[in-house]
Amino acid sequence: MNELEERWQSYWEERGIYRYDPARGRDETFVVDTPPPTVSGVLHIGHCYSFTQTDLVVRYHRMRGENIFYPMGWDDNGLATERRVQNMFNVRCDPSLPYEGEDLELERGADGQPRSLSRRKFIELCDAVVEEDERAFKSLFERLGLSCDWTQTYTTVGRRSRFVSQLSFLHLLEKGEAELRDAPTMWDIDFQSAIAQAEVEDRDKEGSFYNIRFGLESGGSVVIATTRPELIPACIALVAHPDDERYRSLIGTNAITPLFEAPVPIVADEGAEMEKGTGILMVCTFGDAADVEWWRELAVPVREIIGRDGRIKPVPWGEAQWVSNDPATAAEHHAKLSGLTINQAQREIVAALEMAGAIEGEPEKLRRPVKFYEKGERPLEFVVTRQWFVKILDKKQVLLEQGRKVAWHPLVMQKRYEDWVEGLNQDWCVSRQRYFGVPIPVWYGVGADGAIDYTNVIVPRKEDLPVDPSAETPTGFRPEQRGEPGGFVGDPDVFDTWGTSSLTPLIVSGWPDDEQRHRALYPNDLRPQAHDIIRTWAFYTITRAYLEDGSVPWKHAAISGFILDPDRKKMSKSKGNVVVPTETLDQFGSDAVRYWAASGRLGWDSAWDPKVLKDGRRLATKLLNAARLVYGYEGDAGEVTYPLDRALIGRLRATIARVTDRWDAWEHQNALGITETWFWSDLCDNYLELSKGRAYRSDPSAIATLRIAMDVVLRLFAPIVPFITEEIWQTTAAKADSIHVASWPTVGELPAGEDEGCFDAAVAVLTQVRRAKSQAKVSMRFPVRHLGVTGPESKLGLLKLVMDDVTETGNIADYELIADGAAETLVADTQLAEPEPA
RNA sequence: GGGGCGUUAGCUCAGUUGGUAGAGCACUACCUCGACAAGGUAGGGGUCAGUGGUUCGAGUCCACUACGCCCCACCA
Repeated sequence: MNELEERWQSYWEERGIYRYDPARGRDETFVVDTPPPTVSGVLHIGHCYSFTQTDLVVRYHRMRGENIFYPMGWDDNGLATERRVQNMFNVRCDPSLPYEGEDLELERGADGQPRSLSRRKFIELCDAVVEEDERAFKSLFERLGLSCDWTQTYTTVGRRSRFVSQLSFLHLLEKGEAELRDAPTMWDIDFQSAIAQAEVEDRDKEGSFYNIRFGLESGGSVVIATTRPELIPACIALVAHPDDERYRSLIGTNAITPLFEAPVPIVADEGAEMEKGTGILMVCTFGDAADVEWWRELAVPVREIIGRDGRIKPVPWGEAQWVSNDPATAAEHHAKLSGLTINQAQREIVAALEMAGAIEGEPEKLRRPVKFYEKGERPLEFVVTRQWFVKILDKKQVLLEQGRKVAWHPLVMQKRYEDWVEGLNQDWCVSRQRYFGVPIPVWYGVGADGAIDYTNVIVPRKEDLPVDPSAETPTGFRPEQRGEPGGFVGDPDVFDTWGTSSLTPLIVSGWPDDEQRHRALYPNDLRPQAHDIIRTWAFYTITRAYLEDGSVPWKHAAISGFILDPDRKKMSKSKGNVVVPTETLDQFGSDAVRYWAASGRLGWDSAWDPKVLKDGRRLATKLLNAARLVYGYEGDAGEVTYPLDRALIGRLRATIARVTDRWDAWEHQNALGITETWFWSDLCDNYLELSKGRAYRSDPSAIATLRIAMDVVLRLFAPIVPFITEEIWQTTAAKADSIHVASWPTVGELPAGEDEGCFDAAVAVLTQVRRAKSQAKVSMRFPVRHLGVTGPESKLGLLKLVMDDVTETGNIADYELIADGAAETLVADTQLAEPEPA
């Protein structure tokens, strides 16, 4: 961090420039639901991009006089932290172990077998790592000049978040919106946790399409096509389309699975596509979501063979639902599969099927999309587990309506939200089989027989929240009753990380106890976030707000884009194309990085291009130099009377109006563009040059105009380049207070003045004089002996008003204005002084 | 398969309600002049993806096509 940045950063912090003022009313307060970054330790240039875009808006609103509530949160809750701790210390969590005590010190980078730790110790490590990461993030964000109120910082695993998360869940439970279900759920076999629809992504995977012959009870056989032959023991039915002539006669009869000799019904369903495969398919428990649907419709017992670890489970063929015409053979085949991974089992069963002659022809290779947990490495499986669900499927319509009450910027992002809501096909599974997170705050009764009674959900008293049911005892029980008949057990799971972060507006608002603060902060004004988490963070936040009290959580949602590498590929650590922000900040400075972020359109992905950073640095330098000139002139400001000065004020008026309009339209990139063009072209290239003569002579009109223009342009740039504008404002311009609490420029604060055309006339002539000098390869100060300007009477009249400035700037000795009724533009004939260069 | 977005100068992109194509970078030439060489001045460079339509007039509105990207669905 350079000296200037450091100096102003600590100045802002010491003066509390960005502090929220709880005494001011809701109507003048602008509340930001800041995205809590995942504190995974990887700082990304994309963080700089999106957080700066939010800060631009915040700074604009602050200068408009609003009371800003702009907190920072750290998303330390969840898998990313667990993974980091596991890798950093080479440890694993084993919740069955007792706490090792505070004294146990662990080394980083330990080798060998991972060491198992108690849940409490593991969480202590998570806390420590997270604290370190949060310091790194805070230092980056301060350096970027984010105008957060750091006294309002929260974490998603902190006590306050756990309280809000658990309380809100208890409300859902009371309303019947949360349910415990023992049902097939998407399951990641590596993380060994349930996964929600929003965390699933498709990836193309190579596979083989096998044609497998099933026997028929009525005699003969039928061939089905499948990519998952290992699920044959889990087959519960075959399905064909009711109109399919080939199979119509088989409907209602039983098929016999190969190897396992299990009778399965052949049923008709319009969901079966005649053209696909052989037109008849097997339903297993469970190959995919369609299997789950069919299994529900058929209402037959589950034959589940895949365990939570993704290996084939042993099952009792011949007993209960494991019906087989030849249980001994089935058990024999199953024994060979037991304990194998899915891939191993597939190879094994294909070999067995080939031996049995049940495979028709060669397997066909194909690529097809397979569902993965977005952070996972192996395909998801559907496994029957007991999970907590929040009912959302029955609320699609109202959630669409709630989404329409939010103003999305850019508007197309509303469509993204609606597409997601319309496509929902599962309720929200909120329980996760993880450790570092907010515990699900319930216990279950244990029956007299020692079995857990999941219908007997024991909830904590609200005044006891937050609770950890695996360590605390519910009211009315004694600790030694844990796990005993007639006693209780704690729910071992934690909430989906979104289950907590969907409540960020309530976490910061003091809900529900601090009613005054809550009313002052909720609903929020702005939710800034990236487009990839519309289906999670935005969706779940809208959902939770609706379920809690029917509210809409924010007025506006500003959706930022991603930073892609120069080849337009997503940056990722594994590809090694991540740009480290601290290096960029060192090289170009904070203002340049912010300039770059401001030049990107809201919602649009942008390729990483360091050239724009150079532009930003150039702007900062130019501002400083222009300010030195303007504030360096001696003399007092007077009335703005000179025509060129009045014209500049007129042009500034128009600029303020246009720039303000663009900020209000959430188009910071256009606000920047208009400001920049005006500053660079009107002010620096033309006015600063044209006004020099008068300004050096301390002409009161010129001095006034220059200072007014500079005061305005600095404030117009202040949200984008806060460091250099503050430096100039307080040092060069010697203003008393921070520019960031100065008022946003308005047309009304300017003196009278309008641009009737003399500015353009002066620039038109000056440009032609410059061109003549450039073509003659002489310096811009080279004297002009005589200038003849031909043009229409009206334009000559305007030009005449400012001709003193033009002759002085162009170093023109003598001039003549020649009226030509036929002409439309001003044409200058520049005669350079002797000796003319060769 | 459904939906969304994009295609403008070598590169990155502006082009608000339809009215003579813009900026920065890069390139060329010149200029150290009393803010600025992390600079200044001037200049070259585009049949606005294609086709058709509406209009006096289309980069801008409409339809279709091509290519690229994104989301969702399918996923036997």
